[in-house]
Amino acid sequence: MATKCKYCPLHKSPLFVPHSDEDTRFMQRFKVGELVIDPGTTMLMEGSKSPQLFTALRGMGVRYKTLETGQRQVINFVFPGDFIGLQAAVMGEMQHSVAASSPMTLCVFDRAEFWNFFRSHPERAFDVTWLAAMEEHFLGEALASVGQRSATEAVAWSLTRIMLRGKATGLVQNRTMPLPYRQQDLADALGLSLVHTNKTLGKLRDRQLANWSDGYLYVNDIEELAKIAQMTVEEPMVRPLM
Amino acid sequence: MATKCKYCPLHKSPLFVPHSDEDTRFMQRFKVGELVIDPGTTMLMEGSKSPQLFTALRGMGVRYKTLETGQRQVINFVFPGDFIGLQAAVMGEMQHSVAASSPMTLCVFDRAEFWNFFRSHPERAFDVTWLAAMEEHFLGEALASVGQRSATEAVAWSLTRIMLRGKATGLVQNRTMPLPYRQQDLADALGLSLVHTNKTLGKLRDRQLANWSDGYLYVNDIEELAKIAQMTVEEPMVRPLM
DNA sequence: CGCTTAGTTGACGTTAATCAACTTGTGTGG
DNA sequence: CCACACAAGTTGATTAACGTCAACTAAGCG
Repeated sequence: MATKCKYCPLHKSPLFVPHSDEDTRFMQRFKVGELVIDPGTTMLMEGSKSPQLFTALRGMGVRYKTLETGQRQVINFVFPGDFIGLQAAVMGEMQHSVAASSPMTLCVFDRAEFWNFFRSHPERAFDVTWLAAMEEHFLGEALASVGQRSATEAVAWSLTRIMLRGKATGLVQNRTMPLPYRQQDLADALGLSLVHTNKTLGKLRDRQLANWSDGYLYVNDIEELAKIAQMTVEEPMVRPLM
Repeated sequence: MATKCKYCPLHKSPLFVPHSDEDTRFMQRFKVGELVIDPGTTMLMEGSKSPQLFTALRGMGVRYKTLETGQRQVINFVFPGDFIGLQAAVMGEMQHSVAASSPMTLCVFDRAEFWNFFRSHPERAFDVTWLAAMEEHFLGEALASVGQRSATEAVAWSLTRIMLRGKATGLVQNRTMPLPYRQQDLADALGLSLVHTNKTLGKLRDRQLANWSDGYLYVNDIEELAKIAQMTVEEPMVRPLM
């Protein structure tokens, strides 16, 4: 039984701009169903012209590109509240794939409605653009990480970002949050080898800065970790929810 | 004397979606002036809440972020037709800086009008979102380059992209186009040291694949260069012009 | 019980960073 | 018009970071 937008669990999170009743009704009309998928399932393929858009309701995933050589670049990590499939909606075709890393629940929207959506609700259209600009911002940060930071800095940067997002999404309890990725995913996100990523994680663990094991990430002092990462800790910006 | 949109030189390029007369009139109304700047001038600063949006009319520039350590990450290269300042317009604040690398002419738009723009012309609002999605796509590619490609591949990738964009913009004559950047800019874009970038460019030159010197890039066989870069050559997608 | 996936560790090799010196071209002020 | 400073590009020598290879452990699953 699909969750009604009215009872959407994400609305409770302070990370998202609150919906008016009218907003909620509108999104409800736009929503065509719910998709529940297992870890490892690909929900959108690079090159596909998916007729569907999603919002991640529960669970986590990865966006990634595959190069001709078979190498994989993880573009970013998908968290609850993320909007998925915008590229297919505006550009006609996905430029990356999206797969689940944990069990996921996704709200499904109909792409065919997207244009109506855009015309009839300019403030929501604006929100979509906001999300695209935010994504662009985030990718710029990631690029700076991969390009300019050392392995230790990059890993610390990643874990800090994840922890901040986790906090904002309400996933953190006792400085611990679920993190259902493989080390290979992080390695592919940072352009590092699996082995080097493993050793770097080990060092952070030894230094008591961050412990990611058995699917959980524990960070004792995020300020300390951020210092290693050469970054400043900022609360994630409040964002629109689709 | 500011160029009238009606006589915009970019309209001739097949890279851009043609404007209807109505589009042209509308953009003309939105345009508040023209900015001419020298190389080295910064037109938008990271963190600024610029009241202005731009479209690059002539000349080239760079978008970049500066890390706490002073390191610089070049996000991408700005070409004629690029829309500049979207982040400030939707998110309130620029997340990167933009500077001119050659003399540049920019169309200036008023940010205060942006919201009206969005409400009254949904198809143009859609175009803006399209551009943001395109930018996201491009940044994903760049991330994959920096993360997964070797120095030689990454440099070859960059030069290939630039050449393709140059062709589409009509900047190429005799397999040669102006490229007013410093090697340091390319190094900062690819996360490589200046010295290594220089040596890599030297190797490509020795192998007769690409010769970038004295502000001009010459590529004899772009397919060959693309092969080194482990990429497939595609014509750049036709894009909206703001 | 054997197979597979994820994580871990040590030894070794290679790429790319760093350091340093030098060239070339350009603009500036005496 | 020369001397000088300054920016950009080039090159060789050395070093450090990271990748690759390989072997092994532990957990889950049919």
